[in-house]
Amino acid sequence: MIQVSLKHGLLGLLNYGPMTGYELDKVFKDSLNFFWQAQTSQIYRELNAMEKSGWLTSEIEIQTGKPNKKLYSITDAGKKELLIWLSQNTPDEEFKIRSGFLLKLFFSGERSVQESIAMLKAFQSECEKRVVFLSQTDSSIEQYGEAISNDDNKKMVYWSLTARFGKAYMDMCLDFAGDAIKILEGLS
Amino acid sequence: MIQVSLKHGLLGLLNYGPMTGYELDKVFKDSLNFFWQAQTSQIYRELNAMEKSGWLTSEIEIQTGKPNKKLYSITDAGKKELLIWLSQNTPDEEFKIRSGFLLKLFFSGERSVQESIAMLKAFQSECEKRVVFLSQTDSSIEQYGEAISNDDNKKMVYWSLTARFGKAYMDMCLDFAGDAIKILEGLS
DNA sequence: TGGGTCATGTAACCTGTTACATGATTAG
DNA sequence: CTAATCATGTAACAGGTTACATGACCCA
Repeated sequence: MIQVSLKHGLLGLLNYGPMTGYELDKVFKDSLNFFWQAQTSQIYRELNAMEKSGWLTSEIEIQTGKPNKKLYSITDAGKKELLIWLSQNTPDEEFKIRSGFLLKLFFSGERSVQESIAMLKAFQSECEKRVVFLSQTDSSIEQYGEAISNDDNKKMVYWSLTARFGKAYMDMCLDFAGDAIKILEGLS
Repeated sequence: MIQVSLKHGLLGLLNYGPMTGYELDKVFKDSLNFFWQAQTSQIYRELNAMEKSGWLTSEIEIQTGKPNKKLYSITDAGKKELLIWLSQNTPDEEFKIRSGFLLKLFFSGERSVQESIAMLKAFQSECEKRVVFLSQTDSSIEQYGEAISNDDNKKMVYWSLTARFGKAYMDMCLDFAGDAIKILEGLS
């Protein structure tokens, strides 16, 4: 059973073109970070592992004045792996939430109502921050879309869809937090 | 920096009363599974670690005909830890999505539109399954709430809130999937 | 007699997190 | 002169997943 993971995210990005670990880190954090997170160190480690698996090749680009670059390119085996991963529908596995926030909410009977309300308000403002971030992402997708050729518009549809999901999720969270705060304020 | 984790979920459940690993596993899967998942083996491992940390004590209950039970109880140190964890508001950390589904959607430009639609339909039916499951959970919360004393109604509010979140999330996902399918069908 | 429930786990592995390390260039 | 950016990682640890193991009882 193939586990879903960071590797396939990196594979997907490298499928767009060769990149260094450093660039991948930034692109990852700019585009996929909403639904998948990765530490810089983890990216470098996974790239090593993927090269060993034959999914990638690398070449060193010598620079003067700056550290040398290690440019990774996807191989045919890597492309194959990407497509296999894409074709695997495992809805049960790929549909998981892990939320410390909800875990705390569940056990909030153990503390004061005011503390719970405070947590919900912090959650709200975090959501609002993310709405701002997502709208930035969305406009950068559109800018990118205008700059590139027809063929890549196909990709753009899916990028927009993930952005749409993000927006819908944030709206839902904000509604939820608002309702929950009202309910809790009614208690005290 | 204390990491959010399974330990605190187990601590929260044991705060309601002593339980065995086996019982915890079931209660966990019945109540917290929507927003936190745990393997049986992981639960046993964490219980060991928590006992070593002094958060729990255990006593063996000898049974005839069945394997012996190991009954865990939360200690004062464990209760203290639970409250510390609850009081820590770290909205940035505790608000993460990791979704293989969205990761695949993002890279779906690499495959046919039909395959993407198929994935979205699988996602829809998975959502519908979970709606059924959540409504069962919700009614079992209410039954439990009617059976217990006034004081515990405080807990029930929070249990209902997490169930409400689940419902809202599922509705949002179903709406999203419906919209996305329409958009993709418009392409081909 | 075969599958489900009760009840415990171990071992190995994979993935994610945190802390640390280096060193040059450039912009304010 | 100081902070950010460019660019690479390693080591240690924490947490999650998979596969395997045991054995009795109960119900169809």
